[in-house]
Amino acid sequence: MNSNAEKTSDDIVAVFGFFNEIAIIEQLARSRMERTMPDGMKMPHFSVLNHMVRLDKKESPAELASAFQVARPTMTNTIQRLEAKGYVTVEPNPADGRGKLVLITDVGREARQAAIISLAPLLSELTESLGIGLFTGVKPALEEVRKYMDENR
Amino acid sequence: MNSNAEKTSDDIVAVFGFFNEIAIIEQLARSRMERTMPDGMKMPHFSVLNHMVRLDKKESPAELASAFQVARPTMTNTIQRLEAKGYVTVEPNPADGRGKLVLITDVGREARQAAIISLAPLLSELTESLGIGLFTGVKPALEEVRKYMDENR
DNA sequence: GACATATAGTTAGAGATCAAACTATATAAT
DNA sequence: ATTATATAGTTTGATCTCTAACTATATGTC
Repeated sequence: MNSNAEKTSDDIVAVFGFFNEIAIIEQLARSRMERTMPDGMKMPHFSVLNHMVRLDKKESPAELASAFQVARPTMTNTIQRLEAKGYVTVEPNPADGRGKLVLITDVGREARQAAIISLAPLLSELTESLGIGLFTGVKPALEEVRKYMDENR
Repeated sequence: MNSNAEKTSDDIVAVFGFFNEIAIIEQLARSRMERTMPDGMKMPHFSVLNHMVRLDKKESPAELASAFQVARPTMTNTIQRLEAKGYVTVEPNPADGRGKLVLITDVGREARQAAIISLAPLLSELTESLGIGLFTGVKPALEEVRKYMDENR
């Protein structure tokens, strides 16, 4: 009679379980990686350095905040800490008196490279123990969920 | 010649991409759910209430910290906030002078139920838009990764 | 051109999280 | 029994994160 209601309820439990699993993995992975990387490098810092190396251009704090889906003050904090370590430089945007432009330094590139090297053993161990297929296999599904949630925020 | 080295490097990139996707989904899901739940309920609070309803017994702060893989002071903080809202009671452990026991209250059960009800539309929408198979399909792989990282912490 | 609105970035205040250090009690070793 | 070690929980101090409020500059409207 209420099989539809039961089905919906089961689905909700399943989806919630999915997000729960996601949250636990995120916590374990981040904590492990942050313990591994040298010089107290944190994931947000590493992510931003990584992003700037890949794009290799000056970006505004607003663009960076948008790229990482974090609030503006969060990115202000991240940039200030990166700047304090000499990993980035911040200069005024000549085309917009309100804006700034952030640029990675050579020291920042070195710190990023050192972090990557430090993470390699950990990540290699994971693929060797669990098989790379486990990770590549779920990637499309994760991307689909991420894209949907990103668009329907 | 160095195809092994290249393969390893590719694997590392793939695994890192996997964790990156995980981190973004976690952030989007948590932020969305916390905006949805009433009375400023946060995920850690909801998770603990949920856990206590399912197990339905008194547990020590240490057991709860271990169950959620968080540091002890983190659980101290969570319990104190739940207690301040009247969602749990904390009493000394009669069998161990150092210990305490945490128990959910009726008010806590109601708050948990209200949170579940508030989340239902969001989670239903996800299954209807993306299909339940997307979530159930990746669950085993996620569990395997989680278990491995949990055991090799 | 003057005024209203929007945007860039920061500051202030809050909560979650962690590691390290601390107190109190329990257990083990001798 | 005394002493050493281990465990339960909290406090302290730090970082990351957010929302709300603020300053400064840009843009759009009249």
